[in-house]
Amino acid sequence: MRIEAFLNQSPMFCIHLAARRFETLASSLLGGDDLNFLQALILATLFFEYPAAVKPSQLADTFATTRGNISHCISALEARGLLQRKVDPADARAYHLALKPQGKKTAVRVIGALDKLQRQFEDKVGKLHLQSALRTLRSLADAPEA
Amino acid sequence: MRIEAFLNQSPMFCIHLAARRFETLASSLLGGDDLNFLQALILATLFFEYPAAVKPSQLADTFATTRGNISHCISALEARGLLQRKVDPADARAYHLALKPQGKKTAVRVIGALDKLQRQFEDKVGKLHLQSALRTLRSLADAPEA
DNA sequence: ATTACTGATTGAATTTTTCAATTATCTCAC
DNA sequence: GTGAGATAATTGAAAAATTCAATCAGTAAT
Repeated sequence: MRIEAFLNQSPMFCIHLAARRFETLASSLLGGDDLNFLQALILATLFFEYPAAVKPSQLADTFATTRGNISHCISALEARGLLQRKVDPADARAYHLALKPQGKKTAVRVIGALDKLQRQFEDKVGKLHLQSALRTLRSLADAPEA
Repeated sequence: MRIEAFLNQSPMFCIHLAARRFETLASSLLGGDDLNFLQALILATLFFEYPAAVKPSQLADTFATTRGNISHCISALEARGLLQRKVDPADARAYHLALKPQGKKTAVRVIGALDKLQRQFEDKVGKLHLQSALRTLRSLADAPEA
């Protein structure tokens, strides 16, 4: 067997490669707002969940990363005036995150960019194929203990 | 729409998340040999392509990364005695990479680990679903200009 | 033989992420 | 209500991976 055959059927490699390629794509989509992907996801989450309260720990869970990492991203976004930390009235250790007006505008751009990319992908491989592939990925990713 | 609905159909997010989760998985699979994923792929490539000559530039192309990055990885592998750089007799600027015995053993372990992971995934979502998802990913990743 | 180009390396810099330690707060059993 | 232990989040240092620009050596072509 040649390496190509091996790589093409290796889930780890295919996903790694796709993630790498899409990261480049993401930078060019989000680059105008100087956001990394995690920051973009945070903004989008706050936008969609509004007016529900979102806390840093939820974000860490949703995006499978550490609280430290989330904390850094939030600080960066807050420093740029895109969002605000507000102490949770029900638990003074926790924060509620809220988009500021400029952050809302940025979130809209982020969501638009992600939507556009999705449509491009649908055009390329077909909506059903794309959906099916994502479902498969999710069921693999959601149960990482196997 | 809530954020979950949005994320679940966003190719960028699903792939990002899957890649993150699998990276953790990869570390535990390859951690025993203290290899990062790129280094593991390099070893596997040299194993499969043997006795054909493999050059750093080919690896950079195959794995969608820079030559500098490949160079660092190769240096690390060479320092550990897993492979060897040999000057290309046909072009003294280029190198041919060759596994050393210890590197061959490691490559076998790497390939075994990737195979095992693939079978686990197949068991979880079904071989056909997995293959179909990977095909879709590949066609998205292979034509990044869209 | 000069010029332009190519393969690869190098080391610094950047970026992202993790990790351990810390702070502050909450909960609950007593 | 007090003290022990758990929890939310932050912090800053450290680690890991990658990029980038500069460089070196060799090739190719005119």
